[in-house]
Amino acid sequence: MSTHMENLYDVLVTDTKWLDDREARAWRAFMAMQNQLRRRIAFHLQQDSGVSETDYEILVHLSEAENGRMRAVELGAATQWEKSRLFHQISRMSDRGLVTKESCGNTRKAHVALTEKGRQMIEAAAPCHVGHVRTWFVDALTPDQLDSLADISTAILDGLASDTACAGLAACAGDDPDDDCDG
Amino acid sequence: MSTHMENLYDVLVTDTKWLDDREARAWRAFMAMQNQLRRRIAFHLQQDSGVSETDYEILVHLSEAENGRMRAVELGAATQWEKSRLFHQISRMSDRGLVTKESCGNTRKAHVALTEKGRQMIEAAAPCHVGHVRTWFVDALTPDQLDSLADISTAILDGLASDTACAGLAACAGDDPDDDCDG
DNA sequence: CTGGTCGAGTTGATATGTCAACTATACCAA
DNA sequence: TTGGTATAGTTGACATATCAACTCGACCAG
Repeated sequence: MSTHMENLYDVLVTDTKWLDDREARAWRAFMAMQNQLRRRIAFHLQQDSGVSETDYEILVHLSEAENGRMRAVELGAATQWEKSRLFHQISRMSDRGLVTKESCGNTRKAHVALTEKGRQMIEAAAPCHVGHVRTWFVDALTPDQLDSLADISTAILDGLASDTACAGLAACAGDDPDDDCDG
Repeated sequence: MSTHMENLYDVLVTDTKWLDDREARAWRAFMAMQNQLRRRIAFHLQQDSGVSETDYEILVHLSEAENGRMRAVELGAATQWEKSRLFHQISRMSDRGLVTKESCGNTRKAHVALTEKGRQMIEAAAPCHVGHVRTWFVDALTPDQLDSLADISTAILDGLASDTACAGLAACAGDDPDDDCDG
């Protein structure tokens, strides 16, 4: 085995740039915080208003849309979910009477609309959810930290967006509102 | 309806302290970042080394333990998972030959141990995972931002921990190492 | 020793998420 | 028009997460 081969071996197998203490501390704390914060907020949202985190996300987008109504593909773009996850979620919510699925004449466009019950659910859940976010997120941080976290988040998002090598990581795209069906 | 009643009504129904622009910006950016970062890293980890995010978490803890072996309850404490999630995950990994479940004589203690295959998996996956964390997390931030995020994370974690009103939000506790079975 | 409680471990039912395949429309180009 | 491609929508199989109930050893009080 030549010196050349040993160098190649080093490069391929042992030359990983591991995280130093500062980096590892940030990463581990961040991951732990993320997990626990999500779980806490989701748990209490469910307890207090009977709405899951995923229900809530759908309901929020619909309630902010005109007439509480959106095309499926727009919902997909807003949530960044895979289309089949969205489909199953909408089906379940439809079964529970929170939304309705409306297809549009002979075109293929699928619309999703809030029902009266769905609107009542989101209007009851929203103050509750905002309260939790305030308690465990906003109030835990100084105003400076809050701004700093927003900047950090957008920096990471920019990095993710600028990376093109991600075929296979699908989420609904959602251009083309192009909404001709009634109103 | 008296003025008194109207005030009460206001307090109960309309007096939610909604998020202002700064707060909403931070919260939304944070949530979006969280979702996308996790998804990206998990996706590429799976692609490059055939290990899911959850597999990885179990394997890391085991590989850092003495002899690649831990009590189930310790693993639960380390991961902060519910015990039945942990059980199912371990069962699946055991089916795939990554770990073994070892019960301890006639005592009730359950141990989980890395197999040779499991160790190979984690040793192949770790450099890959660290690379992704570096690319999309560490390198996207300045050193100051990294420290700031660590502080922010611990501040939020402290707030969560100091809140006692969370019966029902179960995760494995894990005191009492008390480990007498072989070694 | 006896009984009682506690918590680790296990189990299966159910809810949710992911994946690949498929259908049908929209759209473009020849 | 025709054909081809892209994408929205749908479906079912499978993987994973959550929940409630159960088993059984550990431990303590009497």
